Amino acid sequence: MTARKIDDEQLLNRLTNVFRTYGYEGASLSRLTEATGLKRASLYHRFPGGKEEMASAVLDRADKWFAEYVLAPLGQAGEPADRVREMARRLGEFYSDGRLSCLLDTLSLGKEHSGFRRHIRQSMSGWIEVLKEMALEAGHPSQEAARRGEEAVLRIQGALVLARAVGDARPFERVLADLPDLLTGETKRI
Amino acid sequence: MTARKIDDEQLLNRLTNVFRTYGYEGASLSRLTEATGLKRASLYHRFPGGKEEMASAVLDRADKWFAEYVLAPLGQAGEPADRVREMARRLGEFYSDGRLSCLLDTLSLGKEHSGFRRHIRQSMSGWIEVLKEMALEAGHPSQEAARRGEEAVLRIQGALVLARAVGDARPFERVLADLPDLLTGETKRI
DNA sequence: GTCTATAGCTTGATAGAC
DNA sequence: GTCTATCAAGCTATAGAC
Repeated sequence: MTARKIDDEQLLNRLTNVFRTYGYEGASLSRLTEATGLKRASLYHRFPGGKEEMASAVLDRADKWFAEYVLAPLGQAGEPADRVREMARRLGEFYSDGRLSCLLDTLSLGKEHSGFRRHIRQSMSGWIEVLKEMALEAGHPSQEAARRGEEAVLRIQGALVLARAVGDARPFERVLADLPDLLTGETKRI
Repeated sequence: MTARKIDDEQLLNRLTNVFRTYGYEGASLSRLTEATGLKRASLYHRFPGGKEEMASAVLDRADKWFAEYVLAPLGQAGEPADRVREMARRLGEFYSDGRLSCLLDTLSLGKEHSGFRRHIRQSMSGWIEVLKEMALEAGHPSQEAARRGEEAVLRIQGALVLARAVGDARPFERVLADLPDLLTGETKRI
């Protein structure tokens, strides 16, 4: 037994960056080995299921981090708008202020890697659901709360696509700044 | 000289579908030959520059179609809101009611195929600009018009990502329905 | 203009030494 | 646990027949 060159956390971080930058097909073993510093065979030792298992692990990890860090403020004490503001701040971190793409976006390309298509679907639906709960708590009727939750995720994803395609992260920052009003504000004003 | 098995228009259509479904790296020559019915060598005869030239041609074609068909109603006669409504209808066609992704999104993955990164950037900026002009014409001050144009593209892209990831195209339809109000409406209500 | 055949490289994955 | 070496299959691209 040789000592680990890199711990699970850092390893998953590096893998995540490759998958969210290149998508599933673009995340070649070469790029993954280069990003992690581990040779092919070592990666297969840590992930016997190969690339698909790496992608799944990366998704799991992102889900966990998202729930336990990014969305966590929503369930804490304080004014709804303040909680959303803190979530928005953490969203900014998570996406490196718009410089990084979303795994749920980049891994959803292609017709099927059936393994994690369901995973992606559930993660994004769950995300929308959590934001809907926030809007509900802020006093919006069910249907309106659902619309707002969906709208929030939609705008975040759209802003990330814009940031990637145009290379301008300002729309993403604007979207984050508007989140408190979108989810908890009284009017439909945006 | 043998007769063409497929004309340029249909050929580009088929290629487009592959690129917008799989992205650049995922659009393998195998998939491209299967989708077009042309063998590798024949594709290289039509596009001597190979895959990169195919992607460029596909982008050019999409730009042209977008300007001459989808966005065309904006420059015609009639009420601004009506013109936007017609554009929205054609956007629905263009994206097959949310079932197809946007080339500007799927081809922007990865760190650089420097060839068309600039192209993508310009296409999306141009699109935003055209929508801004519409908002200007509808009476909005410059800065507000710019925000609305950007917001419109952002929401369309976000809705397409949602449609792909969750498999639900209803948000996309809602976004299209809201476009007239977003671009030409008097209030900021959404 | 399309085809078959092939070149040479890269891919995802495995065997076995240390 | 990591490594080198290797595999078959895939990839992009080209040569040359018809």
